[in-house]
Amino acid sequence: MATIKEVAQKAGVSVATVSYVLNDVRKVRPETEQRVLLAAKALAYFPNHAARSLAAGRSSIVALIVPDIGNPFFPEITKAFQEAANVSGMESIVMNTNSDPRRTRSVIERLLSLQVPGAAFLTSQVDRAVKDALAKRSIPAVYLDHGGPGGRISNIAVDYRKGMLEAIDHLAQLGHRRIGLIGGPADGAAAQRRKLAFLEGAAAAGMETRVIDSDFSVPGGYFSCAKLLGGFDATAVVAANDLMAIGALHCAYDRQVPVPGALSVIGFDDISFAQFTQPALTTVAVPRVEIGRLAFQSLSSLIGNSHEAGRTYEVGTELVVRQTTAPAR
Amino acid sequence: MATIKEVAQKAGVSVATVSYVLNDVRKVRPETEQRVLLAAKALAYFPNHAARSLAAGRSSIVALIVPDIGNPFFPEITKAFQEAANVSGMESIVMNTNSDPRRTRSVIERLLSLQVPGAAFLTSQVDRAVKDALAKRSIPAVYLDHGGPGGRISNIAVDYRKGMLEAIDHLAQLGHRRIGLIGGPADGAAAQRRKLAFLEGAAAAGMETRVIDSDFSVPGGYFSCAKLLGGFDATAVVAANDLMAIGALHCAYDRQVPVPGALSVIGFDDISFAQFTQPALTTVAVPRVEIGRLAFQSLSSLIGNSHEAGRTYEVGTELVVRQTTAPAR
DNA sequence: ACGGTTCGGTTAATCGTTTCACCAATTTGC
DNA sequence: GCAAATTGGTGAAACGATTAACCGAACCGT
Repeated sequence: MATIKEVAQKAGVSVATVSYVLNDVRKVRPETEQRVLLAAKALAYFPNHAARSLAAGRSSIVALIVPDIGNPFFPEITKAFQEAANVSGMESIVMNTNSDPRRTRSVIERLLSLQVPGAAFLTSQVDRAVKDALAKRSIPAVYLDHGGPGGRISNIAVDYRKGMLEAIDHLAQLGHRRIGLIGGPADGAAAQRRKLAFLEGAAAAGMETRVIDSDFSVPGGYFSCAKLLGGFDATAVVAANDLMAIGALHCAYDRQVPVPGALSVIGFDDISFAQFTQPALTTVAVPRVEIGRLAFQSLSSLIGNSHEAGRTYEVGTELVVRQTTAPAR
Repeated sequence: MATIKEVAQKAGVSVATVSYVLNDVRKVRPETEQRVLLAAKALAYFPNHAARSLAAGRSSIVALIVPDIGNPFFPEITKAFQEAANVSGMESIVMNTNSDPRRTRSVIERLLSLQVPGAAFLTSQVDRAVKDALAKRSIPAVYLDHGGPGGRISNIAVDYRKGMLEAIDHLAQLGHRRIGLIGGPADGAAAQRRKLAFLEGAAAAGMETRVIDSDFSVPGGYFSCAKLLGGFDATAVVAANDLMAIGALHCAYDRQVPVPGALSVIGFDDISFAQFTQPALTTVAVPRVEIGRLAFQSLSSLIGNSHEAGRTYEVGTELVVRQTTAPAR
């Protein structure tokens, strides 16, 4: 691997000059600049990331922390995030917490060890300790649905309410009066916001409701739906995510209640598989690629400008009607 | 952030000693070791990754290159890979090529810049230039389904043949005589291997066959299935991956040909959604978490032992029968 | 009791950049 | 035309680890 020194030699300048043109952080004479660039090309030179990080005191690898990359909600966000990072000349590293506190603790060590210039947490619950550790060192961070912005922390606020209200309105227009919610874990912020919006919308429409807290998994959705169908006799259920909606679909199928004939089902997220369920799932879309891109961009702007204060970015959600909703029986 | 120097001071030893105990690469007196460890703990010390990489000439971040993390085949592999890396105290960075040659070229630059100690390519086609670039610098690599092992390169060979033959045997026993294959892209190694096995099995069973090359996507599967149903009148189709199988399922549904009553469908991969299609997809499982884990482990052993030559690791596949297969009409 | 090992530790060079401080040669202002 | 400012460049000190070379003390075997 060619080093900056060799480039300097070949271009007949000092290493400082090479560094200046490569990062273009100081004016250099156009002619000199050309020489340097040519030399770099000729030697197939790439800056040594480690050396650069060491000297600069920070690496150019930003971190993206997700609870579970295996959950279909995250790969697309990840992809968008990484793509945005790459066009900005940064690398990104994704870390899984598995929603495990122990792992979460190790995450912070790894972030510090790597000297990341910033991190995006797309997990629904983040340890207070993690937030503090980053804040104390004033490392920029962005969180998803996590209260207001702080000094160096931005927040991406997803407007779950809008989509949820649209969903309920849709159900109301179809004549549903008894609807159930298969909710997310009681300790997740996003799950709570969805539940609240559900309750609000249903109340406004004068509907009878029942909510079962579940766990965002397919089996969870399956069993919760069973409860809703049994005790409550709902004509429609909305699930706080698509995975649970899929569980509900299967539950309905197994109990031979036709969807959407006897039961309407609405999911949440619009994961890519939602369009391929049978029948295709009506769901509230949350703009995952926008979230991914925004997560990086907001982080990047915090990183790039050390005086910039964190702010809140809003993204919308919207109902996409497919085939699992129909007039109430 | 505490540095090694501060730890040394607090422990009353030299930085070298601290380094030795932390990496335990040289014996030190147990008593001294304790002092160092305590000091490190007290100062909440974590080694600076950049400095370490620079000094050692290689980072501890291994790379995992995938064509598209959005494709449900890859997140689980990724997760397994990362988990394995983490328990070995390594970080991993995943890069998307999007099967785009331009991006692929940038991947190699980034790998070199990061000074990765090794890289795993799980893409079906890798640029010759990439392989050469790594080989020239003798950076360990592992590939998926890519010919024999080389000097510092290992290979994970998935035995697609076994699963495919099982699938065809299954079909044969159900009385199918005219079966179609929805194949992958003609330039992909894995796709070709699957096709060959299909042809072999069908020939052995004396079946009539027809293969349509497609592109591993849901719509691709949809249209290919239409062709198979139209011109060829197959009683069963096997798809080279689950996404296309799902497309086929929808095509059948839209044309009102009942599955599995009038058409049996077999997928390939056993992505997690395969169990949630309606009806649940019969498919050939490829052991993704095993592949992920193995990819890291094989890489790791190459990295850890600089004399070790690359070798081939085999993983099997097997048919999992669900509900999309039934006796021929 | 003495030369050779082993033990447990230190010193200092090194990795490849960034960036501050400085400098000479121009250009500018008046 | 001369001091001051600007331009375009260099030298060298960090950054925080790893690791080769060295060194004194204790421990051998004979």
